[in-house]
Amino acid sequence: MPQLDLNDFLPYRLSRSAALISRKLRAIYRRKYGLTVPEWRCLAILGTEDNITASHICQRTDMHKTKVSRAIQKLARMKVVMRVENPTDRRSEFLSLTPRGKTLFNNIVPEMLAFEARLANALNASDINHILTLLNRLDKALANFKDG
Amino acid sequence: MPQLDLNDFLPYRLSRSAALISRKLRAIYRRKYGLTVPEWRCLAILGTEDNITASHICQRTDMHKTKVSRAIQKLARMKVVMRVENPTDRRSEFLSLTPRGKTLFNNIVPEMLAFEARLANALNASDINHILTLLNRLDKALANFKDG
DNA sequence: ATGTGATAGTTGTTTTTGCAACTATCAAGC
DNA sequence: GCTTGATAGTTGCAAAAACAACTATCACAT
Repeated sequence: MPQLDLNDFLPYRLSRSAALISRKLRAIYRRKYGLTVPEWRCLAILGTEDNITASHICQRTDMHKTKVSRAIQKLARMKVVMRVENPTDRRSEFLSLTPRGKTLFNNIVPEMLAFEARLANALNASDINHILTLLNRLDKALANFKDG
Repeated sequence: MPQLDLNDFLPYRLSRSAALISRKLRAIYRRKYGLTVPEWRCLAILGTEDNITASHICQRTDMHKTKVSRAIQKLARMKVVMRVENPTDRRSEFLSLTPRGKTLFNNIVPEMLAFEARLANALNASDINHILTLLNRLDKALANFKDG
């Protein structure tokens, strides 16, 4: 008889931990800045990489293009993101943060880093890097799986 | 100037990997058995623990009670889960799998284990256990965080 | 130039989710 | 017994997600 213990089942444990940590964090950018997760992610990418396309954000964040599309729409309405025509491919636009967007980004980042610092404090110092390394390996392994 | 690289930011990486692995798996129990993630989780718990309450499933899976409630409702409609009155507390019911539910469970488990085996194969043998250990530590650390 | 297939992004629709409010029951003190 | 506060589970509603279908543009072969 095959055995399955959900607590030792990686997909479950991973999504459980991810949901847990995400719940804690979400409160920060949601209540204080009115951002959803996809919006914060776009902001985070645009805060470090400038003049990129929406599809580039998709690649970097692994979010579906509809999610990114609507996130950017809202950020644009908030005057946080600006779009500039891409002359070499008029299907896409180059995205970047407005000054207001940069301010927003610079306000949020320290809070995120503070959270991470608390986390690093609560764990063994090297655990976080360790998890990141293993997640990297996991992602690479999964990339080779044929899609369901 | 504070720096934030999303790729080294644990909450992001965690949810990215979780989404990735979950997408791969979901296809199995969704397309073949018509189950959602919460439904599969309830099934998985009930496959190993019998005569438990919904709130017990909440504790074990960290899912919100509304999620569990609706999942159990559907599983009951599918004649996969049966409810038995709890004489000592009539607010709750004892849940267990029907024979049909047990069959379903026994069909899905090998597929989940096969998936895990492929994963174990793609990674270093001990990586999975390693991740599980670290996630445990992470969950414990997060449990002490005040909610946002 | 033109047709074909791919790609960038958007929109519409249906499912899920999350949250708050609700019912019913319980437990404990008075 | 009756109040009060907590707990188990459900429901309604609004926000968010998934999925498919769509427009517009591009790249490239004919």
